[in-house]
Amino acid sequence: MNDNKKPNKQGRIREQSQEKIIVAAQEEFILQGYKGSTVQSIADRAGLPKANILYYFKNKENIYHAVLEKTLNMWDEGIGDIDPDNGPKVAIEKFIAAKVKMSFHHPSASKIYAMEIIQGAQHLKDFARTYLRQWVRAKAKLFQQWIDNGEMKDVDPVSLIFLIWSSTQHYADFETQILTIMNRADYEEEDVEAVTKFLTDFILRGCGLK
Amino acid sequence: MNDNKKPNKQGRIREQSQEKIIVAAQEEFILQGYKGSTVQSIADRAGLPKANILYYFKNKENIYHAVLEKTLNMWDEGIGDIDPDNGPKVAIEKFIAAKVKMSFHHPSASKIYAMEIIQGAQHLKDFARTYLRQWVRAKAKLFQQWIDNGEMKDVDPVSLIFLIWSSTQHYADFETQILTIMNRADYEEEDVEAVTKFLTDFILRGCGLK
DNA sequence: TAAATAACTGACTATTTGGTTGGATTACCT
DNA sequence: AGGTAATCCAACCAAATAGTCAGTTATTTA
Repeated sequence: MNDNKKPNKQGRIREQSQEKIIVAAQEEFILQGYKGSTVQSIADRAGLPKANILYYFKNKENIYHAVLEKTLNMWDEGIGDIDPDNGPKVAIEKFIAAKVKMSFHHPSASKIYAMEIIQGAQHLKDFARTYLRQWVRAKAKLFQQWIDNGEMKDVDPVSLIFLIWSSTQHYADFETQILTIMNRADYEEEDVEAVTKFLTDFILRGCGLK
Repeated sequence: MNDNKKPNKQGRIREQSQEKIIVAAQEEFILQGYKGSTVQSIADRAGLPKANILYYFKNKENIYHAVLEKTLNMWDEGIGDIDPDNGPKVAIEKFIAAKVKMSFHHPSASKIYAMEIIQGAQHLKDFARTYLRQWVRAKAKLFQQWIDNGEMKDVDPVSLIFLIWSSTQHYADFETQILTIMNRADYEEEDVEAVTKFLTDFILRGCGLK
């Protein structure tokens, strides 16, 4: 994700190994689930001996926590806070574009997150209860102001947020299904544009902004 | 799910037990994943001794297959085939209503399905490649005809289908997150109506049908 | 009611797996 | 170069778990 320009001192190897492990673990957790991923399988995928994995992460659960943390960081970097300054049209356009980009470029993050939520958000209860709830309320308020000002149609802001989330994340979480249905091996860059355009047009129209 | 009016003969107990086991297993698989669900935990949830579970299902994988099969049956019962006779507006209305109803009334089915797909559809590859792909193509064709006839706006039919799927299923798969954000304990019947209304209005508008 | 069949269950086993340990090896600094 | 701390790793162990089995109880049928 980042670089390799860290001071050539202690800790460099540590960071590299941890990163390798997290990436391997993420893939493994998606494919096999938490319990189904063995420390050995993560080690194999990372190209390290098992004991080495446990040397960098005290135990399996810590690996999972590290994966989750990385996922959440990516989440709120990539989500690109809704921009309140240029009216609802620009805000929605930017938001959709950011989320679609995330879904196509980092589907793994979205998948890990989705699995957590489906399984009852056992590790993310606090995140949802505090951070997420506040986020949604703040953004809903923003939309409501635009509605009250007559700048967009009167739609329920919270439902709108859910719709944007779901329709964009779908391309990450259900990647396999979508590719199978379209009889394709991989997404291509033009898919990102096409989907962004479709969703932007469609949703803006739904909001009475087009 | 169904009844207890089966002939009072051999096989009745078998059916009841199997049903109990499948329901328990479904819940367990959602919460703990396949590998994380132990036969013992399924047994406890079903209120039966472990050996009894293995008596009705040869092994754990068979239990999972039974759960998946039940899920798929529910899927194509509940999806309510798109009705081609009354134009796009009615078709979309009915389709959305059916899917929202499914999501709120049978979230477990949707969750099991979602987990399978996220994990790479390892048991559903064939289903997607044959059944699902044909379904989407047939429905897309239908929408395209309506578009060609000028009965609805020119939007990409496949993208539209994905949007309807994702926005409706979201309420099942992300149940936990939605409830947490809205600070609620459970869905209520009026939520079904509200969501149906929101999505129907919004999507019809997106299709230029309102 | 008696035989036959289905349902049930506790106890056991082979295997898998998370985690430990202790010592070898390598990287880093002065 | 030499010393020190970080890294690496094979072998090991205890706990957990899927599946078996042999024997018991309940139900159906003739």
